[in-house]
Amino acid sequence: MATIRDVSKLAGVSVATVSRVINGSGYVNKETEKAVRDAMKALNYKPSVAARTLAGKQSSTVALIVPDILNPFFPEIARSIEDAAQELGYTLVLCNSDNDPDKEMNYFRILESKHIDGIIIASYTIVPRQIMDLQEKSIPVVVIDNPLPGYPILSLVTKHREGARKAVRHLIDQGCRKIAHICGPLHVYSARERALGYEEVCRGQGNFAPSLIYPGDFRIDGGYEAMIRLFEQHPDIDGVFAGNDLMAIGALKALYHMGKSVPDDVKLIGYDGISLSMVVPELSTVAQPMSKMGKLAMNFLMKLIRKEPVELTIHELEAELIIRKSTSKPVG
Amino acid sequence: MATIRDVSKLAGVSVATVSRVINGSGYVNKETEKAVRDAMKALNYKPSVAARTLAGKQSSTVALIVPDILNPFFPEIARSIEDAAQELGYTLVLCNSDNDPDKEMNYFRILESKHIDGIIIASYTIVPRQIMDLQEKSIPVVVIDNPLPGYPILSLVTKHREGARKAVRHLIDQGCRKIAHICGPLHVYSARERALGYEEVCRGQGNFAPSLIYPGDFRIDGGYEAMIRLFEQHPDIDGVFAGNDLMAIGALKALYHMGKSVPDDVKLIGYDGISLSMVVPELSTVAQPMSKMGKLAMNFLMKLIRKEPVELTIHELEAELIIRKSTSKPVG
DNA sequence: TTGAAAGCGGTACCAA
DNA sequence: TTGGTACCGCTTTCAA
Repeated sequence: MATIRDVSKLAGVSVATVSRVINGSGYVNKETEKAVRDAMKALNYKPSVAARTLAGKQSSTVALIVPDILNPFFPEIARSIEDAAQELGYTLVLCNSDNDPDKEMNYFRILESKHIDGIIIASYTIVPRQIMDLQEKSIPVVVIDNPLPGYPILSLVTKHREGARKAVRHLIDQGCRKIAHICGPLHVYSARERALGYEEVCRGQGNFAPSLIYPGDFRIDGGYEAMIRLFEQHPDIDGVFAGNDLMAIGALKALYHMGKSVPDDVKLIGYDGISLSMVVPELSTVAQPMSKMGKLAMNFLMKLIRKEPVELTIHELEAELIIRKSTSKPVG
Repeated sequence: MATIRDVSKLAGVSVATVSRVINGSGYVNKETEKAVRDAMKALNYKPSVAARTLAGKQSSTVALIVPDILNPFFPEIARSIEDAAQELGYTLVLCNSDNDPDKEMNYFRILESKHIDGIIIASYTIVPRQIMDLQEKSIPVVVIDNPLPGYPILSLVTKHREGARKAVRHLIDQGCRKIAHICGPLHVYSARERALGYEEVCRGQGNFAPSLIYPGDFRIDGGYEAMIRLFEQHPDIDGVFAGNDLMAIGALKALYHMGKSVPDDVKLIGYDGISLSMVVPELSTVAQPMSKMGKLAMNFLMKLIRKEPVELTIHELEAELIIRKSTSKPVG
């Protein structure tokens, strides 16, 4: 592979000059520049990232740490981040942490030794201290879906509480009188917020009871189980707000097996916007703006990397109610 | 950050010695080694990957190029590759090519300048020349799901034809007499093979007709459309083999809307094994061993990187028939 | 068994 | 506007 020295020789200039034209730094004569560019082209020259990283420049690489790319929530984010990164000349390293703090720490070590320019992390388990450690080593970090209020940390979060309210109000608008909620693990911020949103709207209603909230695990089976249990206690439920789409799908299966018709007997809405309209009836949901979030995350990270001024705080995004078949009004 | 020189000073030895203990190369006195290790620990020393890459070692980074991580086929592969990479001390760069040859070429350039140690690529569009160019620059490559027979290229492929045969034979076993196939884009190897497998089994049957094969696009909507069209022509279809799970889901929705019951009126089977048992009835399918494939891909790549002997040919994996509700026999 | 020193391919400061 | 050159942190001969 051609090196900067090869280019400098061919162009009849010094390596310093070549470096200047590569980086667009300092003064370079038009003609000299042309000569250099020609030489680069002729030699099919590509600067060695390792060398420039070592010489103090950055690695043009950022990392995305997610709990598990298998969770259908994350590929969309990964994709949009990668697109944005690509456009900015960056490369994306993918890490799966399984929400395991040890694995996370391990990644931090590796990423640091690789001179990663910045990290985008989605984690329920991360604590402010870890983020700030990174920042003190001047590794910029953007946190996704886990706000850390009171710390100088940049995070991106969907307005879950408001999204949940939208979902429940929509059910009410569709005529539901007794609405249950299958919540996610309450030690997870997003699950908690959604449950709170549900409560805020329902607590006023006559039919509200704490036992209308049943814990799921954010997975299909948990949704199934929860739905069965809820109906045992409250056979007259006519609306269900599931804490995420996977649980909604589980609930849908349970309803199907119990012989309940959706949306006629029970209206059902999920959360996340990942359902790909796979199921019948198609699931209403509250969609998180995932691709916007990915793009934004990358843009914020870029600003941090470039040391442009950014507010190190929680940035909130709107969730969008998406109405499909599973909550439509009875035809009559 | 501590450097190798810091360590050498603290341990009272030369950098060469430190380097030897890091790499386990050359002779080092037991006690010296201990002193060095203590110093490394004391300083929390992490070797700079950029420096060692520059100095001729490798970057401990491999890349995965997929058409689109949003396609539910790929996260599973990505995950298993990342796991394997992680275990081997490697880091994974994720690239989305959209099957666009320009993007692919662009990635190749970038990855080369980053001294990536190897590439795993899933692409319908890749041609042998491109792979061999990389190999000639001594960048090892493993190709997934696209065999390139006759070239010195290592590829990993599921036995699609056989898998398709399994699917169709299963339908026949379940009593189907008129079986349709919704095929994928036939310029894609896997789609072609599956269609061939279908034909091989069905051609002998009395009811076979070329018009029982209808082209889809590997996506939900295409499956829906195809199912509708097929029934227009052949109202007596009682079995459907969809070329992938997404199209099967589309077909399922179409059947639902046409008032056909699955599996009573029509039995339906997909291909890939990605359906997550989301739908009702749960979809039978032919599962590709994706996580095995990812793991294997990484292991092969490792061997190539280490210049261990490996046969540069097509390696085939078995597909597994998974029987669920959508093809079960009528209860009577 | 250990150390000195020459790179690896860039960047950036200082002079010219 | 350009060139010379001292690093960046590590690996790897070659000698000692």
